[in-house]
Amino acid sequence: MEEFINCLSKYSTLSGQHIELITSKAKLLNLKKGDCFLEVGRVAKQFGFVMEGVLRVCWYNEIGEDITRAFIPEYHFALNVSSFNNETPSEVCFEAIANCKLLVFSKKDMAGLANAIPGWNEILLKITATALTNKSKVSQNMLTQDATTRYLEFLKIYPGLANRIPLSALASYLGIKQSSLSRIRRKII
Amino acid sequence: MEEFINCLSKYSTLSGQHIELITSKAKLLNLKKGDCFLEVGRVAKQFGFVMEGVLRVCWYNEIGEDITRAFIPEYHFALNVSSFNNETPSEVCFEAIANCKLLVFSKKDMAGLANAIPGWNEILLKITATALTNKSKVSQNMLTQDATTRYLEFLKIYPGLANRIPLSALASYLGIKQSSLSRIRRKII
DNA sequence: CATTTTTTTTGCCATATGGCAAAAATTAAA
DNA sequence: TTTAATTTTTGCCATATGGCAAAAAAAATG
Repeated sequence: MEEFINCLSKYSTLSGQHIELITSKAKLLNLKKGDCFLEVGRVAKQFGFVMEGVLRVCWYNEIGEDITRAFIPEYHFALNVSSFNNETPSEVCFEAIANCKLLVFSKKDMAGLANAIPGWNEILLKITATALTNKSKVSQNMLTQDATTRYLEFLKIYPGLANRIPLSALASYLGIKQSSLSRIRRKII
Repeated sequence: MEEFINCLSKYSTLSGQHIELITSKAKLLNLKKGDCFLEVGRVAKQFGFVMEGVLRVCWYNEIGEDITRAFIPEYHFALNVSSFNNETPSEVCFEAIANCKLLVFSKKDMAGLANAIPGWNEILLKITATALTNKSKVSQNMLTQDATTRYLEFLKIYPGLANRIPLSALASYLGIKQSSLSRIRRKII
């Protein structure tokens, strides 16, 4: 819980009272490895925050390949922002790669917080804006740099994560074939 | 102006009164080819919307190459969301590729609209959320598909734009060298 | 343990894109 | 126009990554 409050506090100061309110609304959700937090075609009903485990955001491309678009490890938001806010069906799936514990808030909970906490929506906007800028930057790097550099960067940004996820998922996230990633790893060691 | 209201209306219904208010706040900004709407290191002070011309979002990478991260043609928002909302220095530059006319709103204007129009912040959140999801999707495609496919997709998404921008900017946007893009174009014709 | 099943690594060769530099074409300037 | 400056195309060869399939290793199962 503390970690969640920390993440929010980066964007605005929260009073003790507000923190209590937020805490009181949070529910704990357990996911087993392989479970989905959000399925393709569904509208996201919950705002999530990973306390334990890892999710991956994925989908099937035109030729049926399972592609990982993002990993969500501990202390990161698990949220399809456009599906949650615009109530549109999700094009991606949020799948637990390992057993997970999430803090979750329903839409109603979030509406309640928006009413009770002035500036709550601004916090959400700031978080989303930051995510967008970050995504732009990362995707730029992915496009510009070669696969080895992308892999090394991944190791740096998500220390230890590479050992907890299947090679195939990491390869598709990096935009290369699994066999190429395998060769890159060999080259590096 | 109408086009701007249309863009907003996709996310929420606006009353005639609100539309008038929005219209009354908008200022027109002219940029000459080469001018910057936002410079690297500056905090974004204005929310923009392109009425005429094209901007490109760009930066210099570690080895000094000028890289284009995005193009912003007519009827699109010109905004570094994280810089504007979080008041952080921009890492990118918004440069006019051609003479441009923008609608602009200051931070004060935007705050005024947020006070006067219930749900204004939700609109901004929805726009940002949509942009994030869209960016994720596009960047996924950029990573997964080969350069020829990316180029063809660019032509489809931004009809006519390719003829209005320098080849070098388009190549860096697509993540390839200008010479490669030149060869791809030849192959296609 | 022994046996399946799944995941990862390798080999061999094909293809896409890069690097560099010069030529050609286009655009701007005098 | 003619000349100069800028942008785009090409040639030649190097390197990175892909495709496919088999081997090896690791993990799951009985």
